[in-house]
Amino acid sequence: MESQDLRSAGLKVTGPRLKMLELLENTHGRHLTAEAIYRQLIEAGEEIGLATVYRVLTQFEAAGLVTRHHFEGGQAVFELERGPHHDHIVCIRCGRVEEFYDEAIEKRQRAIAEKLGFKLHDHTLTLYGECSRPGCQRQNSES
Amino acid sequence: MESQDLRSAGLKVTGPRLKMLELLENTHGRHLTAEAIYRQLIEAGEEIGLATVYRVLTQFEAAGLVTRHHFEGGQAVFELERGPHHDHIVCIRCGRVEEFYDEAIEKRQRAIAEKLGFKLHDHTLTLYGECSRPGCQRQNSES
DNA sequence: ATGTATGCAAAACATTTGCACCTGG
DNA sequence: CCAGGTGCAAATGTTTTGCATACAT
Repeated sequence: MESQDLRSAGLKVTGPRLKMLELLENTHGRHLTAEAIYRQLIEAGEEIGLATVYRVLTQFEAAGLVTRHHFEGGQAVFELERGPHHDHIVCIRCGRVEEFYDEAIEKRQRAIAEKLGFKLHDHTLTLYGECSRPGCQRQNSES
Repeated sequence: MESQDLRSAGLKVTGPRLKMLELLENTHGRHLTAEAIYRQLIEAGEEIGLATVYRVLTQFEAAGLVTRHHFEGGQAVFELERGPHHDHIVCIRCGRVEEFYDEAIEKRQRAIAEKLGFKLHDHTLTLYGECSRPGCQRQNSES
């Protein structure tokens, strides 16, 4: 149950937090902006403030529950942390995001960091391209 | 001569543009924020506005003269485009940026994009870690 | 109860834009 | 001369913060 995730993160179990977790959970494979989360909750009849969405997302990030990505464009997108590390490929037309993992790349990264004398903590890899989906068309907002 | 770079980019040769190009050129291996460029030019006695710095950087980017990166943290950093593609490794303590290129990684990226049905346009890869420089200490601003 | 969370409005940032004036070719 | 460039101030878009109230435990 999600309440437990919150508990173990040292966060009180409150309506906004549960609703946000639920939304992120039900938005499989989706990467949402704070604004999108806010709008969807409002449309669903919830009472929540945009500031709270940002605050909670930051807390979730600190707790390792979500990851914040800065793809192109001003807004950050948030993704529920479900399982192992992966990188992203983003369609520059429709904005769709897919995930992938490639051990060969990971290995090369570790080798490169070591060669350059860095203790590797983290990395971001994002590919940008055009996907081949039939319905792929320029679209911006989430409903 | 830098004037020529501007000319062939369809941009008039003006003071601000030349000064900015110079600064970027003399800042070898450096990745500067718009604000940092602005401050350095002001300190150097130049008369320039922050808005102009942003405008010119955008034009430079469109002309392929500079690249804009969104490393962690709010501000974008700009780097003079000198030669071939490369990726970055950033020290999370001192902010130092090093560049690298790895053909194996590039190759895997192309393969991944193809497998997922994307026509690859671009990518960003940034490693974050701690460098082993003697003087590596938390520092934020450029002088 | 009591320390945390929340909503709202205002603040803080980074970046962009409108506009009157200046300048390179 | 004149289209394009510039500085300044104001606008924008996103994220953060202050504060009084509301809620979880």
